[in-house]
Amino acid sequence: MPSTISALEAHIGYWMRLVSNQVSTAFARKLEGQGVTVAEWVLLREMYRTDGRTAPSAIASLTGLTRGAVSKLVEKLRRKELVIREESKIDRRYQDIELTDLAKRLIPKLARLADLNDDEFFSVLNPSERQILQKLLRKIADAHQFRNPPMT
Amino acid sequence: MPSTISALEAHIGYWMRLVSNQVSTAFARKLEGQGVTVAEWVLLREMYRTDGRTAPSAIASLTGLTRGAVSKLVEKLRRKELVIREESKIDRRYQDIELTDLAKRLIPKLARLADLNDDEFFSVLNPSERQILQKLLRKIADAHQFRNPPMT
DNA sequence: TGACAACAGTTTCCTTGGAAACTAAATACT
DNA sequence: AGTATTTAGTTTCCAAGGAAACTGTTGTCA
Repeated sequence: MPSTISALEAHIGYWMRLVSNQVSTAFARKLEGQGVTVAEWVLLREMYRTDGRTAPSAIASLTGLTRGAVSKLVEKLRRKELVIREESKIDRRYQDIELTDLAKRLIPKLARLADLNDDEFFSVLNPSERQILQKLLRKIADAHQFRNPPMT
Repeated sequence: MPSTISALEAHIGYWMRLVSNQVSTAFARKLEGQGVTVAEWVLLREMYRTDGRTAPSAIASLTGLTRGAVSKLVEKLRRKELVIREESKIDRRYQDIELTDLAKRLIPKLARLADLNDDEFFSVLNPSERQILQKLLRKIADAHQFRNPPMT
């Protein structure tokens, strides 16, 4: 019976997903308190990083989300007054999405929650273990050429 | 100004989700070839492990899915002729979900795909690295008392 | 210039799974 | 025994995001 199939717990992928999901859902809960979803945070952070105007299509390729998903997320952020949309003057197919001042004040707070969340879960490892873990994960990501995080 | 928020790549959680998502979606693609989704596989595997009849509520608590989700998944498996439902004789609130012979033949194949998938991603690490990685992940899971994988 | 290809963003449709209301059955309590 | 509570499973509603069709704009090339 179960001897013919290997135990679930033998798979590294199992442990990875277990931990990853818990970390993500805990973070989602923290963001919820600020009225923001994880996907929205990803957009905000990416826009903050590129520092200013960003086209939705650029966000899509940076995050791995589809253009359709980005379109909906931008609309939600707009309704929350975290971004403004502007049609590009140069090429009217494009939009410039710009962070509002509200967003610029909010993002550092959210970033602190991200730091806090990471700490909360990984501080059970000592610094050298943390470093090893990160190094191993990066090695896997590099070897397989993972580019952008599929957000789902 | 991005100096005020820490780099995304500094978070272990980021790398974890990146790797975890890729592993999961690659696995989903492999299962797709067999006409099964990841969630369905999780149910099948759990039922195989408990070897025989399993009540939906038991599956729910083993997998971390809600009873509603399990109800829908069981119905899909039934339509694929992988399980049969029977009302329990003892307590008519319960159901006995039983694997069909078709399922019993399929599950080892799916298990091989799971092995294959794990190998595909983690074979870039040497055996001792793999062991370390797994140990670190388990340490985190233990420390936080993760029980069942939230499946989403 | 005029037709057509390429591209950005939007919208529609579909699937997934959680939350919570709902049904039916069993149990507890008086 | 009879009502209230608990429990198993189902159903409905909702949000999220991918796929793909659709609109509008720009670029290409004959």
